Amino acid sequence: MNQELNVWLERLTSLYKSQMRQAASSAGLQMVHLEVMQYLSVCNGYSNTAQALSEYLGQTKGSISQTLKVMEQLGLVTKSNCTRDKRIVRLALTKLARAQLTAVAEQLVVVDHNHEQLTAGIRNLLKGWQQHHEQPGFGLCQSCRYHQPMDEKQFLCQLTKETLSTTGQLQLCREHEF
Amino acid sequence: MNQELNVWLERLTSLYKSQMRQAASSAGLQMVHLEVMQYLSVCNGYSNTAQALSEYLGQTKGSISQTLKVMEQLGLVTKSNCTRDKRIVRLALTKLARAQLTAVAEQLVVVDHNHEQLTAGIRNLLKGWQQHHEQPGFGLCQSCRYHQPMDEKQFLCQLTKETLSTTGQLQLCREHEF
DNA sequence: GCATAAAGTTTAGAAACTATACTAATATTT
DNA sequence: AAATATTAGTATAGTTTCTAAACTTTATGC
Repeated sequence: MNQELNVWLERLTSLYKSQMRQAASSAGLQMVHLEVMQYLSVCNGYSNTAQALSEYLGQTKGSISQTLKVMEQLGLVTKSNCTRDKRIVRLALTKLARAQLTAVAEQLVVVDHNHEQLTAGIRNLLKGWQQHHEQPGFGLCQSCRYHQPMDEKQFLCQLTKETLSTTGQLQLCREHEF
Repeated sequence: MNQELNVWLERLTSLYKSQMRQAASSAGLQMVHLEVMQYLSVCNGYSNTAQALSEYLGQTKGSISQTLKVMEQLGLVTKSNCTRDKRIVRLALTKLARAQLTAVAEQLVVVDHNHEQLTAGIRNLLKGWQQHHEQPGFGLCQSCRYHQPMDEKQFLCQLTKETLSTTGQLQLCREHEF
């Protein structure tokens, strides 16, 4: 990897982590709780599970399971059994969690006048990265190989054969493939 | 902050963290050890201390102190007392640590054909971020307000009033200010 | 000189992470 | 149709890290 890029990536992640840690502690939360909440706030209906969280955060299932147990007790997350597949437990954020999250997001404000270029750059970096490491999904429907447009309001997911609303396009999907 | 940018930043940091965790465990190390090593490999002579590490990683001094104690026992880090200021303990990586680090870096290879633009974008983002949060330094001499060029091989640091070699310009400085 | 700040260490307790073993439901193979 | 393998999730024990608070030592400011 380009060496300077590596340094800045390192600094970016450190700073992000550091800010998150601060935000978490000022809200009386743990880092992981914030990470889980942030993920659940941007993932789609296929991806709101403990297993997906485990893959996204790179931690073991057991660890995630424990974290979720605590978060449920804190009133941040609710669990509900999936009727189609009885192994699966679907996760959802409570109102409290969403409120906490927006409070934290306000602390993370960054002034940057060149959003679009940077966003495109990072998206591209991630694409190469995930392909190189054969990492599972976590992208947006728009860029997915299974995405088939229908009209302005709907599109077809060729993987699940389901018709989805375009409003869900801005959510991360676990099954995403470039 | 731009919402999509936020999502990608989140994903980028998660993926980076996840990869680091994997790399660390495959080398028989802890995450923190890797983070410390990576920092020490890119920081300059003003910034190789426990305090700087604490600020960079956003952890308490005590935690860093403990981590360094372990790393010294593992033969990854050496400590030496600073003669000018007897409170300060200067840190250095051992050959072993550098070898481990390059082994890990090889695992982190990313294919990206647009380095320069992305690098510039991230640098800019960090600039805005650090200024907004009044975070301490951690930038390169080139972009520092205290940087005063002399000739091709040397420059003056107006903060410390020292003449420095340009070869150190690619190292992170704790005192950096835009 | 005296108070204050800065760099580090130490300790105790809380929290998270890993590894392993386990249950239950679904897919796949034979 | 039955056996096997895979996937989702939980539970437990042990290790490690992290924080917070109290403390030393050295340097700086008034």
